Amino acid sequence: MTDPDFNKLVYEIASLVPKGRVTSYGAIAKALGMANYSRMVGHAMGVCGKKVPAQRVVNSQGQLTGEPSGIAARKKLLEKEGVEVKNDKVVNFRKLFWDPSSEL
DNA sequence: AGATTGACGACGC
DNA sequence: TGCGTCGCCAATC
Repeated sequence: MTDPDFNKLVYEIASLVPKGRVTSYGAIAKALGMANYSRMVGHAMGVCGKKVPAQRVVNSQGQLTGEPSGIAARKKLLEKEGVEVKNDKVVNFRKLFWDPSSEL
């Protein structure tokens, strides 16, 4: 990645998301000032892998995308934190949505 | 080195 | 309000 800071910030945001809350890739990218990097956020997560709490980071649809195995793992974690997940999708995503810009 | 895909988002109809 | 299409940067083939 040409912008290590971006990846680092993504990690910060992901780790900064409150328990029981979720955010979207676009929200993070936008909060970083690079809304066009929406896809890169997901890629950054994949690059970071397990060291990044990507369980709270989902797409604009509130769906857990990525590796099927990873989805199940993150889904369980979200449910454990109090987030209702149905069919690999966050229930009441709109209500549980956490805006990084609001915190930043 | 070039082309394609990808954990997405926003705009258009 | 819902579905479809186009665009973005980076990594991988």
